[in-house]
Amino acid sequence: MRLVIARCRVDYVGRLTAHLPMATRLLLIKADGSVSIHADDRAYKPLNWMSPPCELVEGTGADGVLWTVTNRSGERLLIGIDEILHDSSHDLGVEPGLSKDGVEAQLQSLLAEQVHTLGEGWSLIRREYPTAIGPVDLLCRDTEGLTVAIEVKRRGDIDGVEQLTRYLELLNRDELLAPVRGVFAAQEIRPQARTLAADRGIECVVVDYEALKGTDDPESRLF
Amino acid sequence: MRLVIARCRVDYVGRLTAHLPMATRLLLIKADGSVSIHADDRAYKPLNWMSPPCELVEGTGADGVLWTVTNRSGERLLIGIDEILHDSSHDLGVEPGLSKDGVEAQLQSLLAEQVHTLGEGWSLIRREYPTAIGPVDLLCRDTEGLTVAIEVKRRGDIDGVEQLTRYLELLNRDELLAPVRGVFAAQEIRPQARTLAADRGIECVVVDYEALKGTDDPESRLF
DNA sequence: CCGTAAATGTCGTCG
DNA sequence: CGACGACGTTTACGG
Repeated sequence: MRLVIARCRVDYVGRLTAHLPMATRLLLIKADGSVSIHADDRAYKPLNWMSPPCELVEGTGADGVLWTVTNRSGERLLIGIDEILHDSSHDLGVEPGLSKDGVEAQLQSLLAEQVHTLGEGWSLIRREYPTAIGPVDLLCRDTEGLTVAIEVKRRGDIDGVEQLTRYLELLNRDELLAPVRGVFAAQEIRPQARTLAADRGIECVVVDYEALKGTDDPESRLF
Repeated sequence: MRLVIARCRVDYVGRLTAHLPMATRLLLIKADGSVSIHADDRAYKPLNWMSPPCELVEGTGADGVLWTVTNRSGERLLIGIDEILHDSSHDLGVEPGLSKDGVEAQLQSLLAEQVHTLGEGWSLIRREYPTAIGPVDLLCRDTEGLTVAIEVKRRGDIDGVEQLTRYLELLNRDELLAPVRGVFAAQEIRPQARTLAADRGIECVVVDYEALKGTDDPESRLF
């Protein structure tokens, strides 16, 4: 990883064109080949960047030092350097990697194992049930043999209700499945999503991730 | 802006929980208060971060140096530091700011000027036709005097079809306009969006940005 | 490699 | 402050 603090101006020509006038910025060059140009704000997002795979060529033009970064799509990042104030390289070694907990995939997995928390006596038909417009998170059968489509979200927003609505529309055309009703399951459901769901006849269920995880815990299973 | 290269381990507790075992990484502390932890890959995205507004407290715990970053939502980023390999601060001064030249606004403008590329003999009623739920990109009249609502996107995704569907629902309630049909125009239309559009009776048109621009080009207008 | 959905999305703008 | 849409979205995952 190379860290450069430099007075520079930048032009990006690619999916859009963008320009940065001369100023002092951080140029971050990573081992994966990516280049990003940071100001002292905007959280972690750079002003400009080039994602890997790409190539950085340090050249000298009429106006002085010019770095040219290109990728295979022909996008270009041109960095004209006026003055370098700092330049250091560092070997970071191997990154062991990030472990995450609490994402939608886990929630879906836990609910698949414990569909009874959504409805008494329900059984799982399958996870990621395929349709023409994408997979339904969970497809279940209730005690009366009726089909239930379940959309799982970490945070239940209006988009999720729309998504489930589309699935229901399609599934209800399948004579073998119809009538199919919908359940919107999330750790938190926004009021607007709840309203829309009610309007569409979709049931909302707030799920307790910690409780599901607790029940799923191997320790607990012993009892 | 402060740049620290350090052997560290990190825990994030917030919208999810995440953990990074001990390794060497870049800690980037910006003047806006943000903290981000970068490995030597993943383009510009950090492994972990805290967006401003937040507060960084450098403390010493039982296990050595511990940096605690918190925000107002109670999210926490805990950075345990084993060894600092580099630590430098830099005054970047004022950032003049980025200027962008967008594509999708121009696409709409070009199509407004050249609605005939969407349908033979069509005429523009108006751009940004207002409705209760937002403006329709383009409203046109075809050769038979029927109304056409057009949604313009750079990339045609399923969301755009949903958006147009909502407009059509509203516009068709207006007796003076109804019946209104829909056209989904984009440089690229995703298969899923295409399927949904077909299902909704919405026509898809792939537009050639370069060709439109070429036709619009002042040089070309001379002839 | 393409297509799709998730994301600690982030970042504007507009009520 | 919250919603709504755009983003050079990026990123991970599955066929």
